[in-house]
Amino acid sequence: MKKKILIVDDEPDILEFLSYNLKKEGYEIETSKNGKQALKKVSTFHPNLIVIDIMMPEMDGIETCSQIRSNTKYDNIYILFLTARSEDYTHIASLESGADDFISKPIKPRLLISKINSIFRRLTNIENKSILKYKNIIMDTEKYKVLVDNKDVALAKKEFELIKLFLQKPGKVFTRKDILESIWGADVYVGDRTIDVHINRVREKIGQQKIVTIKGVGYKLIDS
Amino acid sequence: MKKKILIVDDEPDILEFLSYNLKKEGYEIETSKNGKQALKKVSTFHPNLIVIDIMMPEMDGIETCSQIRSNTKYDNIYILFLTARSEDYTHIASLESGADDFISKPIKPRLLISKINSIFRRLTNIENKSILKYKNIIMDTEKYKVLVDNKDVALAKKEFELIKLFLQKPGKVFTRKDILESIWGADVYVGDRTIDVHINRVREKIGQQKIVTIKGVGYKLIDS
DNA sequence: AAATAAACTTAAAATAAACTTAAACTTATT
DNA sequence: AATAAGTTTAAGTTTATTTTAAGTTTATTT
Repeated sequence: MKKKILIVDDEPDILEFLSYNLKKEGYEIETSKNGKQALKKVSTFHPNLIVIDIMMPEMDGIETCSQIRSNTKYDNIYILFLTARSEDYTHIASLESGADDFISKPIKPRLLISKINSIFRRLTNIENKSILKYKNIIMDTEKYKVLVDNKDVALAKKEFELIKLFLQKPGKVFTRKDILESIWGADVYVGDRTIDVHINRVREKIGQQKIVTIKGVGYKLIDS
Repeated sequence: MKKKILIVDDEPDILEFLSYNLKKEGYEIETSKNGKQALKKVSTFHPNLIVIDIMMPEMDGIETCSQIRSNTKYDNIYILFLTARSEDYTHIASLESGADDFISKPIKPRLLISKINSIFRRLTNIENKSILKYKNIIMDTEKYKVLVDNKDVALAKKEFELIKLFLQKPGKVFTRKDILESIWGADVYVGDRTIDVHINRVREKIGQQKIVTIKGVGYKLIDS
């Protein structure tokens, strides 16, 4: 899913400039031209990250940030400040108001994008990057858990890894050699029937018709 | 537990300056005077955050950072760069090498401390809560106390840490290697059965059915 | 349609991993 | 220095998983 960013600034030029650059990078963008408007947008748009200019008429960035932070339901929104110059006191004030980071003007697009990408990389690492889905199967690789029709399925290690391999590329044909190399390792050699037996057991557990045999080639998940 | 920071810089003056200021703030500090030494320290000291000077002889900060980032087990170490001037290309290069943030020289201690506090505030929200709860277990990590069904349970240190590890991510599978590295440290070697024995004792104390074995993989808390 | 090759099935054998218990060793405490 | 508490090791046992073997079925080729 696209990550959502809300940009808050009173200068239309900057809004447009940032909007353009971040949209190009694949983010979903909304903008607000003042703090009050931003507070409303937060509740409807549910951004993952907010970029706020610290210097705005009426309600400034720090005030806006504090207001957002006062509601614990917005705890996991990352707040990034834009500061006019790299002056100590604004930085510290912004961090203490609950901001997570700041970036100095003049804004250099490549730098901003790098920073935002890095933030999301970190955030998504913490959450579940570990979930694979395919039809009625949900696999959580970190928890070593597989649900079929929302019911827990007990799997041995090799079975688990076999399903995982297929789920990583539904529809791709995996030759016996592919399977061997990825699950057993290139040097290990086990008999030819071993894979059959494992495939057999996996089929029993996740449903017979999902893994199809391509005779003389290998196996794949049907991708219809 | 004290947060651990590793500082990497070739200039002794800066090492001492940062060390002094951050120790005063309550952090546990270790230092390395070059990238190679830093890599070793990382595996033994297990820092939560690394401050690296981007400009160093031999292996520079960016190279060091890339090396650390190449091992996914260090994903949750926060890396902060020190850059000589606020020049674009070094900033971008540092972020792309896997750094999480940077700070420009000359270093202003108040700003640095503010930034580091802010980073830890965010990180600790996710990984180091002082009260951990899971089913009928309540753990207070600061008071070193565990209640099961509201009754005090006496735990030895290793037992406590084992439970703590599991409670930090209920449902996540911890391999023996994970457990060893997080409780004993990467360099310590204890027999394979040692972990079993501890798991056994923990199970007796918190209830047999909570920690499940995933044969060939590790252990986890059931998350149903 | 027969021959052949590949894959399927089932149960049993082999292996590897984890459990259990007690004893030996360490480290702290009195 | 003696005792206690905590930790690690060792050895034997149990259990789950993985592999093999052998007969059967199915698909492909000639």
